[in-house]
This record gives sequence, C-alpha cells and structure tokens, in this order.
Amino acid sequence: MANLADKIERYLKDMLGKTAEGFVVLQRGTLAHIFSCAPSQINYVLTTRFTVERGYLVESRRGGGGYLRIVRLGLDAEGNFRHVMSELIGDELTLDRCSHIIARLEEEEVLTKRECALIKGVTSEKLAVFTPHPRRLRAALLKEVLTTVCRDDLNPDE
Amino acid sequence: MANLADKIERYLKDMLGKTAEGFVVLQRGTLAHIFSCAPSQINYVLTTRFTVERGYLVESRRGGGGYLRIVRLGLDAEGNFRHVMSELIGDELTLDRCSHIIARLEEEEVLTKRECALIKGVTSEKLAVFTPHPRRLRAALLKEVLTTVCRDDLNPDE
DNA sequence: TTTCGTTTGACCATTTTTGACTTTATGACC
DNA sequence: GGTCATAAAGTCAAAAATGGTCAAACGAAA
Repeated sequence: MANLADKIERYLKDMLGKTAEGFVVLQRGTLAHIFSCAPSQINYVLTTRFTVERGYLVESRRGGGGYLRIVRLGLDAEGNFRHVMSELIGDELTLDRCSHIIARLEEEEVLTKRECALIKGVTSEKLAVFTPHPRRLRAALLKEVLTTVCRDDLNPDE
Repeated sequence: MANLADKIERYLKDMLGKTAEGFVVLQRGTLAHIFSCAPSQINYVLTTRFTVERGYLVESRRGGGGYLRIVRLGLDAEGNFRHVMSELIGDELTLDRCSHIIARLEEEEVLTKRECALIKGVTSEKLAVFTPHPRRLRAALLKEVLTTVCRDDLNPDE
C-alpha cells in the first residue's frame, strides 16, 4: 500500500531488524533523498511512528556531521516488563495509547496477532456505553491482560 | 434488479469470495468512481450490508493513503456459531455462565488456554468496580470476543 | 399517499505531504 | 578566540488526500 510515511517506517524497521546492535544511525537528508521527499517528512515519520510509547527512542544532532539515531527499546527481559508497562498505562488509558501499547506487545511477540485482536476488541471505544470512565476501565483491562500473560502456568516454554 | 447499493454489495462480496485472505482493502473514492456515485453511497452500503450481524467487519483510515478494509466473519461448520453464541449470551451474563462458556470454548478448541485465561481476566467480578451493570458489560465483552475469533483474516486457513 | 429504503451533496475530521523559515554544529580564516 | 560560510536537523502551518456524517431529496412499493 502506498503512502510514503508507511514505506519509510517499514524501511527503518527493516534496518532495525537486521542490525544486532538495536539501533541505526543515518542522515535525514540522505533518507529524504532515497525516498524523494521533503526532509521534514522524515520528522513526521519519526514523531508519529517511532515514539517512546511505541518502543523507540530517537536522538539526533544538527550541523555538520549531523545524524539521526533510532534506538529500539526492547521490553526488558522476563518479568519486569509488566511493571514497565503498568507505569506506561497508569490509571487511565486512551484508546490511542492503548492501541500503541498493544501494537508494541505484538511486535515484541509478547502477544500473538489473535490475542491482540481480542484485546483490541475488548478495549474499544464501545466501553463508553457501559461506564462514564471508559479510560479507567480500559487501563484496568489492559493491566489485567498483562498480569495474565505473565502467569507462569501459561508459558510452558522452558 | 438494479439498484446501485445492491450492485456495490454484490461487487464487494464477489471480491471477498475470490480472496483467500478473508478480507479486501480498497479506497472509497475509487469505488465511488467505478460506480459513478457519491462517495457517501459507499458508506451507505457498508453500514446497511456489511454489519457484524451480517457477518462482516469494516475498518478504515482517513488521510493520505486512506483505505477501507472489509473483513469476512466466517461461520463454523455447524452453521452460525457466532449467532448461536449470541443467543446463548444475551444482554446480560453472570460470571458463572461466562466461565462455563469460556470453558466450553476451550474444550471446543475455539480458544487456546492462554486466550481463555486472558478473557477470564477481563470478564471477572472486578468489572463491578467500573459499572453498575457488570453483567451487561460482561456480555458485551464476550460477544466482542466471539466476533473476533470469527474473523477470517485471523484464522490461518487449514 | 404514505412509508421506507436509496441517493446525493454540503460540510466535517483525520492523516499525510510539502515548503518556508529557524536553530545548531563544524571548520576555515582572520 | 571571533566571525562567517556551510552543512546538517527542527518547527510549524498550509495544502492535499482521504474517509465520515447527516439531513434533505428521491422513488418504488405497500
């Protein structure tokens, strides 16, 4: 599917996937040239798709020898990610943030695609029909999910 | 035999019939152009003929690169599983009945053990903290789950 | 002739793309 | 050490590209 931002996102994630270091360094101008687009398009992609919420960190420098450095923040090894996520979730959770978190859990393979679909389904905007505080409920549901996927009895693998 | 809405409906269902993926993606504007009609006509067709009750799910995105994605909800061998389940669930659902249904879905291998655990987590008695009608919410959540597991785009076909 | 599903169009919302202008770093030259 | 040219990257708002909503007009069937 053709929209530039998505292609650039894919391109960068591919690079990140191929590198062992967990980060890539490149130049904005060069990338813009590769995709024949305005340099600010790159900023757009970075600010919409490589946010902390989605598990990325972007550092940069201007001037001669300037660069962009995109770091992938892995979920920390077994156990603690639940804590980290809980912090990220808080007491209230908008649909938008919820989607990002779920997407990240899928990318990190904490949840399967089907599980993600199930969870998206139960955290949708429809919650508002049942409570005046859908965001509180959403936060609670997602935390419950995290608690569940961490249960030892459900993760037979090693 | 010729009203526009019906033709568009047929066109889309043909497309869905031909694809193995269980979904089609297209653009509203393009489709409207093919049928030389107002773009909103497409929305009319989608909201009247591609509803969950009729076995479809529609997702969309606006803006550059926007699209419509129509997903088929498959029916299982014994006919309309989703429909049957909805009857079984109704508008309200006690924790007890909910547990039984989930257990049955696990036995039938409609849901994995992990998925069941997730769903039990989000349909627990804690719902009462957020709404005066936990049973209504529980019913809605479980229906949402059933709808999701029927999505043809999530079920690796074999 | 009333009703109800269909069709259209005017207006709204969201996401992407572009470009003009700004800020910061480096290095050469004085 | 200043000054300045050059080489990046950043910001922001306007424009473009989609899809969504809603109410009024239309028209076929009851």
